[in-house]
Amino acid sequence: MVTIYDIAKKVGCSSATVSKALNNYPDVNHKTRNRILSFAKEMGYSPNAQAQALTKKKTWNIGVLFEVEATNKTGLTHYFFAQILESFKAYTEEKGYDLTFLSKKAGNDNVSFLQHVRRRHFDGVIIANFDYENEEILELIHSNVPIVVIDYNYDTVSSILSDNYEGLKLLTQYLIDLNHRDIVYIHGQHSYVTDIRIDAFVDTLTENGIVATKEQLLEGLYYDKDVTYQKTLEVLQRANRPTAIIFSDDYVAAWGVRAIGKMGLRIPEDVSVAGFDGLEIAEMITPRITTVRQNTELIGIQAAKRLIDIIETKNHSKIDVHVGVELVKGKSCKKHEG
Amino acid sequence: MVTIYDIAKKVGCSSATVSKALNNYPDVNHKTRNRILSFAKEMGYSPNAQAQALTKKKTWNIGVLFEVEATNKTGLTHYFFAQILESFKAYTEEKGYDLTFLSKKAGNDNVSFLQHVRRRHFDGVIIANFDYENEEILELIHSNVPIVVIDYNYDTVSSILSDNYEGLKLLTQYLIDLNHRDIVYIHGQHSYVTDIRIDAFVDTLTENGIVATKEQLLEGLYYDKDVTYQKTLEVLQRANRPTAIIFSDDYVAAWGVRAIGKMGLRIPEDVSVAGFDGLEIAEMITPRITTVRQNTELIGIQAAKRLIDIIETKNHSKIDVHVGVELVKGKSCKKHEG
DNA sequence: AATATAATCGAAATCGGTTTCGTAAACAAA
DNA sequence: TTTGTTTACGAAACCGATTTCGATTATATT
Repeated sequence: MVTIYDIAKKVGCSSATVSKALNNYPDVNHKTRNRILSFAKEMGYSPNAQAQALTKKKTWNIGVLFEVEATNKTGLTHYFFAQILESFKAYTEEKGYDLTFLSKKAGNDNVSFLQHVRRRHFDGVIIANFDYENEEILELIHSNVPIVVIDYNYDTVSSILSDNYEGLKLLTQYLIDLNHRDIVYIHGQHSYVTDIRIDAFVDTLTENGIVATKEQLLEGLYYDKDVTYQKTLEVLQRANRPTAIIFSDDYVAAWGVRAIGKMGLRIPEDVSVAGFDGLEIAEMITPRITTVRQNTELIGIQAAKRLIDIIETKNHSKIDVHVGVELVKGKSCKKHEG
Repeated sequence: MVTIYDIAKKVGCSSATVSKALNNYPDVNHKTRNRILSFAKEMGYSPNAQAQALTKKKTWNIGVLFEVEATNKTGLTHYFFAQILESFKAYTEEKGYDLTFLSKKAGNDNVSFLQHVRRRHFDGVIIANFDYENEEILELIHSNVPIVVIDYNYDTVSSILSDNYEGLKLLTQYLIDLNHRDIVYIHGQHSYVTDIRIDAFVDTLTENGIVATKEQLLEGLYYDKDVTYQKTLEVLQRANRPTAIIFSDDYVAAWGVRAIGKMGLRIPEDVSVAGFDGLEIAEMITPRITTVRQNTELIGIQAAKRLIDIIETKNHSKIDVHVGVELVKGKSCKKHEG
């Protein structure tokens, strides 16, 4: 590996001058600079990121915490979060930052997430899709590390969220407009986002003069096909079967569709179905599932922008970004004739 | 940030002794070691990864090159490769390595992939899902960086591959056993893997006394629904429509299913359909698509093992790992009555 | 010609560790 | 007591950069 000392020797100057030439300092003569630059190129010089990080206090490295404990879909194979990360990655890379996954091992020893951040000196951290009340996450949240969170809301940390209230309101109103009264919402496990969605669901029913009952809310698990399958069967076997089901997300909705089919019921003739997220899967299965599209690209970009802003301005103040959602009508909902 | 110098001052010894204590050197007194360790803990010491990387010549960091140019499914949202990366990640993290995406930007300047590796001093690099003949990739391949490649085969680099020949042979034979003769294979763009699959397809036909014609092979694009949609329509509109279609992968197969439905044809009554990869999507759509499952988990693990082995033994010799595949029968293929 | 100013450059400290090698003290063997 | 071994520790060099500050030289000003 060629260093600035190697270049200095070739050029016949000091390493300080080489460094200055490479960093566009004004106090380097034109000729000297050119000699240095051409030698650097010729010798295949690459600055050592570790050495640079040691002096400048910047690693150009962002830590990524994309995991899941509660569901069977982990970080990268989680369709929704993978899209967000993809978009986040594109933006941060364009700005020169590298993305590194945060883990609980560093070399030979076990570390907490915060310790991992301290070791690697990440400039910032993006958190998504996590067990948000996990102790180690809270430790990170309460540290002085620049952080942006997706899909959750902490007191002091900037977050990026879809307008979940609007999303579930759109969906519910759509079904009500299709004359559905008996709508069941198999929602995901309780969380900041889930509770907002439930509120929107209940509020919208109420606004339309429908009294929401306990039976209309069923707790499932995001991205867990087995639990959803069970809950779906449970709902379908009720004496008074609902005319419409809203699933926690498109992934489980797709499996719900199968459960409904197994029961010999047709979609949307016998029961209307809706999902959430706007995954491609919703389009791929038959019938196409009506859903609420979350703008994953924008979420990723906004998260990246906010994080880089915190990093570069050192202004940690909490700024929340809300990203708009969109109702995507498939073929899974039909006017209820009652 | 607390350093070994801070600890040394508190303990009343030199930084050298602190370093030794923390690294289990034998020439440190029990008492001293304990004092140092407890102070380190109390003060919340975390070693500086950059400083360590500078002296030891090891970063505990692996570069990840998971991109795609040819298709519309990029790195992380590519269902198949996301699974592999997930498994690769789990294994490498367990071994203490962090994963960082390789990009073409580093801080403020544009760099080649190799330059990026040289800057960050990655211990090794994993390449998958790439435009494998890309010049910058070749530059990396021909460097002295520890590398493992997935789904491709270079002269000098270790690679992990599914047994693609076996896969397409299983699939083709299965269809032939179902009495299909006129099978069309809409394969992906040409590549090392594609060509092996095509060979298996043609060989299997031949072994069964079927003369393969040019019409039976159609070039599509992996994970590209539009191209596949077009190709599928093209095939279905032929005077002598094939009785079975093998798609390049499950993702496009799912869209092929839709195209077939649009034409008013039934699966599997009018035409049998098969995919490749063994994605969950194949299970989710109706009818379930017959496919060949690639063992993504094992591929990821094998890749991780091989790469870490190269890193830790410095033995770069090319070792190829072949991972077995499995025919997964869905509901999309039916005995042809002819 | 004397002085002021600007243009170049490098020595040295620093970032936070690791590791070699020399040495002093403690102990054992003679 | 002398010699020989361990044991325990630290000074200093090093990894590959950045950056301050002082010094030298060249140029401009009077």
